[in-house]
Amino acid sequence: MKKVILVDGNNLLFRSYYATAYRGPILRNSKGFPTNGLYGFINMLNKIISEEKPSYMMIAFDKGKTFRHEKYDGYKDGRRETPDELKMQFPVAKEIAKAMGIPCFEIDNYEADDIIGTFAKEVDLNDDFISTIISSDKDLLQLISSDNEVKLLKTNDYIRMNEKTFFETYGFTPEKMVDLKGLMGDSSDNIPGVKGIGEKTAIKLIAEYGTIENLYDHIDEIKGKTKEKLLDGKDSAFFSKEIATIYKDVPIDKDLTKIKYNGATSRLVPLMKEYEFFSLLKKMEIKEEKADISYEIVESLDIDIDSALFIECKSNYHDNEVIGVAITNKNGNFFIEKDNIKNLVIDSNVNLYTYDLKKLLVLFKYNNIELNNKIDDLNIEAYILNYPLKDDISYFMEVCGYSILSIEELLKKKGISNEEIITNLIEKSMFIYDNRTKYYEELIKNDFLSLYEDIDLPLTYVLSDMEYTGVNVDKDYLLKMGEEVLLKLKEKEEEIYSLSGSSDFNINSPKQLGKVLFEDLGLPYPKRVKADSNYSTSVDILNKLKDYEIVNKILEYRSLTKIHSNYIVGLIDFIKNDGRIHTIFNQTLTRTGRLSSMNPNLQNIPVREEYGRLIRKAFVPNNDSVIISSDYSQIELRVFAHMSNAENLIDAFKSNMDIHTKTAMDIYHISKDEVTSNLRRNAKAVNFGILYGISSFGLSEDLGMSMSEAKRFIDNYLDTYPGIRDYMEKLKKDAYENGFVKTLFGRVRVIDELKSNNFMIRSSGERMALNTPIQGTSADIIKIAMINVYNKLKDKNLKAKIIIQVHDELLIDCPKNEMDKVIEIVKSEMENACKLNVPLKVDINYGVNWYEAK
DNA sequence: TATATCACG
DNA sequence: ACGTACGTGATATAC
Repeated sequence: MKKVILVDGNNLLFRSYYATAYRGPILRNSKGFPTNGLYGFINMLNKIISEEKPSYMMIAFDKGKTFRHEKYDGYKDGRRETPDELKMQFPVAKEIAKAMGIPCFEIDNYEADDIIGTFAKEVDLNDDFISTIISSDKDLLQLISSDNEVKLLKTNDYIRMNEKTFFETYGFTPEKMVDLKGLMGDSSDNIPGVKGIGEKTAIKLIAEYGTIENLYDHIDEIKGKTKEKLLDGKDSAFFSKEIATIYKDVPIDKDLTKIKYNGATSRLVPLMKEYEFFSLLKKMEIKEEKADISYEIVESLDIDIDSALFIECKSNYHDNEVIGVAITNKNGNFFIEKDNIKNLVIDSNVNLYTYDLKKLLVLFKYNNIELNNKIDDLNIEAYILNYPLKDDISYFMEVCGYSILSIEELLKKKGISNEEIITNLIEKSMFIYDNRTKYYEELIKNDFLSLYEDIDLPLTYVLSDMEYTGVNVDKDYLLKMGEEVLLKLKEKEEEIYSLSGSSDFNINSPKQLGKVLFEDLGLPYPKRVKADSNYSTSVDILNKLKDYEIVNKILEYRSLTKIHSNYIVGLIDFIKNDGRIHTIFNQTLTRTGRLSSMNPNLQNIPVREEYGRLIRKAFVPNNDSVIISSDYSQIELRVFAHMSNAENLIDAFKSNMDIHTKTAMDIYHISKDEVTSNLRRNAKAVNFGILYGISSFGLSEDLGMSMSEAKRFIDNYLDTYPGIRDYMEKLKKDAYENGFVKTLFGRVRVIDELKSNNFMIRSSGERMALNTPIQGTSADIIKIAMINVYNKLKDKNLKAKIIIQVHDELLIDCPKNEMDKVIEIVKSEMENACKLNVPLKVDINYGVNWYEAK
């Protein structure tokens, strides 16, 4: 028996297009050609091929108006006009399908349905063949027979419908689908059906009478309203049945033996490249003839000309499992293995180029190699230039039109040879060498040079030192606290099970917990219930139900599990043999210019809740040293005051009072003594709101007031600080015009969301536009401060080390005998990192651990 | 692999 | 009228 796959090409492309189009800006290649539909389309075809392993296959497309509908001009009036951006993708979809080796069919005046119907009929007539029809359109279910099944696509999976499963679902045979449609109609296809007859009644009638013809022959057996409706809609019923019926005699060459699937043709590679589906191409394993890459494995190397260096290691680079270093220069390609990298002799006058300099520097430190060259980092250049970046160099190379595996993917493949690994590294160093000045020139052209040379590049050296140094952690303390947490956890667990009256559910499962709370125990859900969605059991929901004992216990349980899994077990796992934790700061990830920290994340160690805060006692200094914590006071609001140039707000800061108290005094026109904690809280909330791109809804949620109250409150704030309103309007206007926003130091964030047709997405874009200059400028400032602190400590030969950065705070591991000098340096360098219209203020504390440095 | 939750600024 | 605060990372469970 031969199996043939019949694909509804129109359906595939349509659903791929709309799956992403409503979210916002659609995917395009670098020439601006829309490719969002094509992406899903190709993905689906790949999936079909890998799941069905077809030897016969075809794909059908619509062409023009369908013959069977020609009597009915209103057909499809109910549908939206196909957007141009989707229309453009059809010819390409056909071209790609053909290049994938799948025969394509389209015939003037027929729809894809009809072509598939014609082939399905041929399958029925031919004893050697069976078929699987692929579409998400239920219309095609009428083609199900003993030889034809339908794979009905759902959002994330599919249902296979054959004669048996169809009957189980509908209670009648598949060819009666058209009778059903004749009665109930189909709004999406503009099939009218019989007015007043819905799905339920229609299914019942068809199950009983079989066809529309038979139904009207026995119309007298039917009583009441239904009979009236049927008689009124008789013409429409027959007409609807006719237009719902798929035509099965399209004049095409329907010889099944001719639609053999032979696999992808060589035409596919250039096509996929043209539309920039690099990741798909990689998955498709098309044998791509690569030019032979020659390189020399060397045991030592003198580098005395400009070169690209690319180092690679397995897993987390703090494990120092170096694979080797690939080097490319005008003499050729060289590879030096792990044990020999100490034999690299690098002339300090030559320019070096790499991708991810921080990794190179850290790994060289672990191997006792010091570099004093001018080194350019294509990763940082690309980040500043707003290229899309992910993971590592391989993604960026794909963006630039190369097809290459990441080291992770490469090592995952089994039976990979050493030679393949080396070739992979060499390809990367060749890429870096070939493009060594390209992005630097782009930096110059776009006015980013100072950002690169004065901030981000020097910062990489600071970060590499912080990571390499690591932070000393008291493992025994964590272990002891872990035991205590487990005991408390056990207690809470028992209390919760006892209060809930059952113990066969998992408290960590939001789904199970939601059911127990809001169904079994019948707690009132304090929010309108969204249909088809689970109950949320998040803190803001649970906080509204604090009258219930069990809810409090759950909140305590939650915070304890978090502490245990994230901060006890999680942190212990990252303590290396030197007793220290070496995080990785990602410098090229956030959209605003902030750093992020991972493996582990040291920027979200608990502080707000007292018990969680005890985790900070585990972060301890070296012997005879202290932890110094130095944090900017209200840096974002100060930056905002500067950028908006709102005089009253600037004065508020110059008054050197607590800013939220001062704000309360200003907006309520009251004296300091009259500011209650509640009024201060309100002022604080609106201050924060401003930073986030305020909305009356957000503020009302935060302060538990109505939206209109919140709106009045915001207006009042904006009247109190004149200049802010204009600043924000101007900022938004410029953002819409330019498509991006800038920080004070020229860092750019492109905001595509502003181009969205979707209100929600566009509003979100506006908030990003308002927030990014503030968050980004603050991030730039602390980066400058870090560089200056680092250099000053080095110049003065001090042993103190910056070890952690938490957005507005620096942690320093400082020998006790250096404390006075270090505090003076840190405070002064942070406060003078740049000159604003408001003073920058820094608070400094120290102690025997991070907890005490408060 | 995606979602819900929660830790931080 | 839409349904919302900005920026991250890690974990456990559900899919």
